[in-house]
Amino acid sequence: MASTTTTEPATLPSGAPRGLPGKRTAIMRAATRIFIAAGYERASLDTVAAEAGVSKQTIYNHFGDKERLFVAVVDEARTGADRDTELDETLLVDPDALEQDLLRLGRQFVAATLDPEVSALRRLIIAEVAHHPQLHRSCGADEPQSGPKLLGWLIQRVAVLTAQGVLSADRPDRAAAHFVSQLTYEGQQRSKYGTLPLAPWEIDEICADATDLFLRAYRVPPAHTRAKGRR
Amino acid sequence: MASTTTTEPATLPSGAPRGLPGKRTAIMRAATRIFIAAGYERASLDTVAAEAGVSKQTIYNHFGDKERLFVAVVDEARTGADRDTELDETLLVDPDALEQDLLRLGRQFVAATLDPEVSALRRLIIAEVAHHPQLHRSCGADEPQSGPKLLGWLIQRVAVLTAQGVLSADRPDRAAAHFVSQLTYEGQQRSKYGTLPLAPWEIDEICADATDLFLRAYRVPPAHTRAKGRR
Amino acid sequence: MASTTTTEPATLPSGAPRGLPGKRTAIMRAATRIFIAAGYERASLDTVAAEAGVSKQTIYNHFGDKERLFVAVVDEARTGADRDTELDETLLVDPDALEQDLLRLGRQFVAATLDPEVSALRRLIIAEVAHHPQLHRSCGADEPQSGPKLLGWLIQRVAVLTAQGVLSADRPDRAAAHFVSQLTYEGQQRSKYGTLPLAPWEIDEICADATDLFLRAYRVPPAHTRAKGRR
Amino acid sequence: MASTTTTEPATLPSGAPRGLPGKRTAIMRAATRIFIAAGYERASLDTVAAEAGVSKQTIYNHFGDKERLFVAVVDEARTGADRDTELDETLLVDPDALEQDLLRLGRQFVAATLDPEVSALRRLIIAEVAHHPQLHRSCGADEPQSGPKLLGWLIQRVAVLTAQGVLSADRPDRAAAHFVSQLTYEGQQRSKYGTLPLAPWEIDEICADATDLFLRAYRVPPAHTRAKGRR
DNA sequence: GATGAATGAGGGTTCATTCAT
DNA sequence: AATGAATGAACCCTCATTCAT
Repeated sequence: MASTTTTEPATLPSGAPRGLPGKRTAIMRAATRIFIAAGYERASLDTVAAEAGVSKQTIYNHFGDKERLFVAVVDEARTGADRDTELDETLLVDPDALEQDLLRLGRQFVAATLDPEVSALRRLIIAEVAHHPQLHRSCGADEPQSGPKLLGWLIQRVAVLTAQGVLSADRPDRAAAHFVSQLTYEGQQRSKYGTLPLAPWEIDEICADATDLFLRAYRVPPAHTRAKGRR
Repeated sequence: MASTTTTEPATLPSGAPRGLPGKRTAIMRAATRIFIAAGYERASLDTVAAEAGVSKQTIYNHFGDKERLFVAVVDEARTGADRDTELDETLLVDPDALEQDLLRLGRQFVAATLDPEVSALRRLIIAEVAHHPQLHRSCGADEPQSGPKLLGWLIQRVAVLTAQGVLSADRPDRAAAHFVSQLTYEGQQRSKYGTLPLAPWEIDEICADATDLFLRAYRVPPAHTRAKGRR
Repeated sequence: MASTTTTEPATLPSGAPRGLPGKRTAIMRAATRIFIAAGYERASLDTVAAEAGVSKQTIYNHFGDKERLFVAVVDEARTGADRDTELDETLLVDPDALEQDLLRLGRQFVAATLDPEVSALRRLIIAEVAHHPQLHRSCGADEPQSGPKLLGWLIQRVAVLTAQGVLSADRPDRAAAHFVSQLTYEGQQRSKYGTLPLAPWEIDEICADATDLFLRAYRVPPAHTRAKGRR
Repeated sequence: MASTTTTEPATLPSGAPRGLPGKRTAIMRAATRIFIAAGYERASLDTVAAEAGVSKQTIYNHFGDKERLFVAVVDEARTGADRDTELDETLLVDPDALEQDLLRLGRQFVAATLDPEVSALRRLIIAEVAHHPQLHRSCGADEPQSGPKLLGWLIQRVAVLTAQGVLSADRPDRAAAHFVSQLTYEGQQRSKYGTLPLAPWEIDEICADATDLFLRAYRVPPAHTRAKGRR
């Protein structure tokens, strides 16, 4: 990643695996930007080559054809996004701050999920999944930002809170999914799949709504009934 | 609509649709099929013209250009879908069949929403909304199948059941939306936005899950059994 | 010409020759404007029809095809231009004002010849004469503005001045042509065939140059001052 | 230039023009011929490609678009024409052969200027100058055949003859231009801008006329009146 | 005579892909 | 491995022209 746009990597470390790895990275970067901006069909490999500063044939040497380049781009974006997902480990640890923490978690999640680039990538995948079967693995539950990392952490927190008697989620995975899906769905619908920016108050509304649903469904009623729990 | 695809209207009955309307309808049908099958960019107006049995220029006479034809197709599909949505008025009337009715309603809804054509149309809209601003009105909350008609009816039922003391939805619109969004989201994710068929058991699982969430959040616990909890 | 753009010539005088002569005129006007602005090939009959406020087929009914419409336009423009040429009969009558009158005549002529519309028409004819043989009669010596009317008058004046002993043009037709051709040629070259406007000083220069040439060649030197030369 | 149109450069000598230059030249040649024959709009790049023996896209790789190809063709034709202009240095050196030399020079000049290809190119430039501003530099005084080369030489000869007392051109540039413009104008008008061939007697007439005008205006009266001169 | 709808041909331009170096 | 040049197919769109009313 250091010298991705270098046109003349004259003296690269002899340990480099093959050829010019910088070129490959440059192509990936350019392709990602252009596929996201234009869509699969509208994206032109001429443009990608120009933006990457390489010859068009170099793209073919590295990736074979447009479709494989596209799949590579999507795969990398997906794994990269999950890798880059940052967890706020301070949330959902204090039972008394449950509602506030859910709201804050929701806001972080919605913001990440509506990031223009992330949204564009999601639309791109949805657009092309029917035409490129290899995209199936990148489409759906494991998609960026709601990826295994964050979801896994959330499931675990729900389980802990349930064990603590604060929540009553007999199936923490489903409870966590309910929260996330409510946030995601509303965010996508309201922002037209990320093409319209949402005002802060709209994001707050979405989060409040999802939190309300989640707490209605899973919070152990406080005060005198706590001891009995729902189950 | 009777004989729209007639290629040879040589001796047509005087009552038959002639000239304009017939051709226009034929073009819309062909365009719908091809846009849905191929996507916006991959769809060729030559193909549309051939399939509609008209000259390419006729398409331009009627719609101006490819983009406007596309928007017309999407608009028609959207309004048509909502118009054709059938309501099962027998559901959600009997408080004792609440769970069963939610499951049945869910199954109908998921089936409608995962219909291949409906799904393809949804993917198409998501794919192109960023490139054709006119699609914004067809994208999102009012989309086919979760259109105003069904959702409005559901909201009203939730309100009635709340008034009857069966549910406790102080905001029936949100409660209804929660049910629908859970069904939709899970259906989309699991079927990869409608590109993978779901087995009946998967649909059942989705419906059971959404129903469980809804009832957890909104069912008024039977008074004397509160202490025992559900299930 | 009164009501050429009338779309509804409801009550036209019963003496009108055929049909709707207003339509024909409207078509001619629109076609003239568009052919001149765009050139023959770039001009579209759709545009002409729209601008004339008639159906495209009406153009075909009146003129047969694009080429005949074009020829009609050019013919009309040519004869119209010659008809509209205005002569300044006060010029070239006073032998003592010979130089001044030539300058003034030149300025009038150059201005007329460089009129944007006239220039565009000339370019149009030159452009198309090789492709439409019927244009030969509109191309060349008889072209607008240097048309028979003005040239004939000039020839006659030169003859009279020669008879008066002021000029020595044994062939008045050639002498007149020399003056006109010098003005025309320089005007065309400098203005790039009428596509660049000429500054007044440039026009003056052209006229002074042509007048100088003409007088050098044709003025009878005042008898007793011959030895001194001009100027 | 030897083997520019070679379609199969399979085993060409190592010194032969390969790849780029050959194709480019072939395209230019074909384009020149077709633009001249058909005009800008009527010329089809398909035809050019076919005639040049290259793919259509190759034209785009080399020239970008039709307009730039056109401008390149015109530029090349213009510079090429001036480069190829041949001067007859034996003319206008002998004061006693002045009239004969002017007639001969005129004939050469008129013949060159009415060459079908040169004329067609001129019409093409005039036709398109309003639509392609880049043509301005190729339109007008510097146009082919009356280009700087010949005109410069003529001016110099007129200056020399004036110094010799044979002519009285205080402004040799203007005197030369007068001769040339008279020839050009008459040639263009009579031949309908080169679309009608002129009979030899017509060319002679034009030359005699221009020579007569030039000598009337600029010859120092011979014999006993020479000393007095016009100036 | 006038219209609106329809046609078939064709044009410029762009694309993904390959060949020769 | 990398390049520049070249390809052939396709696409959107426009045009002059005709048919049916």
